[in-house]
Amino acid sequence: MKTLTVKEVAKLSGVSVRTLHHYDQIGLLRPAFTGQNRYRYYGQEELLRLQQILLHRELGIPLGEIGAILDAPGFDRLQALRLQRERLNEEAKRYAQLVRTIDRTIASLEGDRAMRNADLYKGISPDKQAEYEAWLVEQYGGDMPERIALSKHKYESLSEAEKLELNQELHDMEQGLAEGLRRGLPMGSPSLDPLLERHRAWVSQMWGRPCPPEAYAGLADLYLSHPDFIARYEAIEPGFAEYLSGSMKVYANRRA
Amino acid sequence: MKTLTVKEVAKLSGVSVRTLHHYDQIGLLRPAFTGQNRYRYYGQEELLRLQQILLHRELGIPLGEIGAILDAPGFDRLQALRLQRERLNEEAKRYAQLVRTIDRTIASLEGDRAMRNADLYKGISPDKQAEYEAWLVEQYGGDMPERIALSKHKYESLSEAEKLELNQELHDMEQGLAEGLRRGLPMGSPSLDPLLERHRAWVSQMWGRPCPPEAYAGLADLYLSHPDFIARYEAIEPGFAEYLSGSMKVYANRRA
DNA sequence: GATAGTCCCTGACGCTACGTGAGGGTCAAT
DNA sequence: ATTGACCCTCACGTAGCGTCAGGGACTATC
Repeated sequence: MKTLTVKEVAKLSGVSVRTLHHYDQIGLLRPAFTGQNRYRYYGQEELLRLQQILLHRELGIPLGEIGAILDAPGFDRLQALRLQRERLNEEAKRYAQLVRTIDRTIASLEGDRAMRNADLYKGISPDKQAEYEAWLVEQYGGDMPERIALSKHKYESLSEAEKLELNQELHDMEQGLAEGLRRGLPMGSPSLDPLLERHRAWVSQMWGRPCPPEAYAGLADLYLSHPDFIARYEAIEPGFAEYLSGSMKVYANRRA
Repeated sequence: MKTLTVKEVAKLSGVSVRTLHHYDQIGLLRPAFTGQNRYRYYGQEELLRLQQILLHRELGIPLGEIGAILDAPGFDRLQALRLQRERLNEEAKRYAQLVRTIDRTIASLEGDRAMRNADLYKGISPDKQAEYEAWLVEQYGGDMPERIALSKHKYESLSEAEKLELNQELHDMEQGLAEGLRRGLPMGSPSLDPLLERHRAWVSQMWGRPCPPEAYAGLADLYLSHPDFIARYEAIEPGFAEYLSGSMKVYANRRA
């Protein structure tokens, strides 16, 4: 069996020599044996263990834990792999989401001066529009409120399927809540929860990461903080802006 | 405009208070203003900058660089976003690959005692088979050589499409190289490069990360180090094992 | 066998991005 | 005025190495 020196192992595996030293020091990966010259010599087994280590490291598992896992007497590979798989999948999804998000943002920035005819937000007066959009793009470029407060540009940059889905979500929630308002339900009435739950899930989706209750409450604030949101919501039904924001907050509080 | 305290910002953004302190200290994110009580107060702008920071942080960009990027006078959002998008996409792909890899490994472990009739590796004698498989699963469980030396179990766990693709790749390369051997081409003759190039790309694919020349050379060694690989290759054409391994090494050397 | 070049070793300090108290003001409400 | 939940500033600790510094070891060549 061929024995490998640190540099050879390093090149093969892609880690640094220092890393091998480090792993030796903390007892995570010991060389197969050490020469009387104190050189470290690695064999196949060590290479394989190193691969396992690197695989785990990919998942952000601390080195100590990796050692524990690999050295556990009843180390259940299957179990471990399933866990890894799950974690990896989540990461991959998150990344994919972020990519889609960025795509939309890019499209919105590119089309900044292009399309001018969508009308998702009719409630906004034409002259305030410019200011509003500049504000959105400048300030929120690429993030949370930007995605929630989809301007018409951003909206136009979506695929048809996405537009449909988006409109349905928004429409469902808004109409449902407006109905609640008309029927005199108190703000945040539990019977409105399903709607808000779906809304929050949707925000999480758009956002690319979970939207905790606190953030959801913050979002409610944001809705009330900008006059154009208010305009939009008041157009649906008088008093709706406050009703919506209030409902979101009550809901968020119940979940906090 | 509402001002937010550290804790509020922390909850909204999901970072810790300490992180905010830290970002303040290194000048990455300063509060909108500080009260005479020394409290930090943040506004909308700061929230947005924080979001940008976190977005960049996701990509593993060091904080210092993030600051530089965000503060660059001609900070081209579009350019930056495109870069981010690319990086994210690569990461996502890598993760997806790793997931697929793990899936195969899981399938192979699960079906350990199940299917027994595939014949990708006919060259292996039946009694050595058990030992060989135990060796593969035990040692290589979930990593590089495991994926290259696909056992029949692993092979069976693939989708039909994947099987086809895999067989074609392997077959193409092996037949092409065998042809080279028959025609008396020297080991590593440049005319074989396209085949080896594809093979290396394929290994990278299966491996979930690039396979540098050094690793490819190591792989060549591995092929020669296990008698069963030799058996498999010798069955194709006498002397083919060494020819293959040698060609891989020469190729790798040229690329190093 | 002397010299050069390349590898190896062992400290040991530095770095990033915070976590985690310690010790002590502040604010809002009771 | 006291409680409880906030806020502050040091300041040291941690992980996972990077990066010299100082000094042997191995290989090859003259």
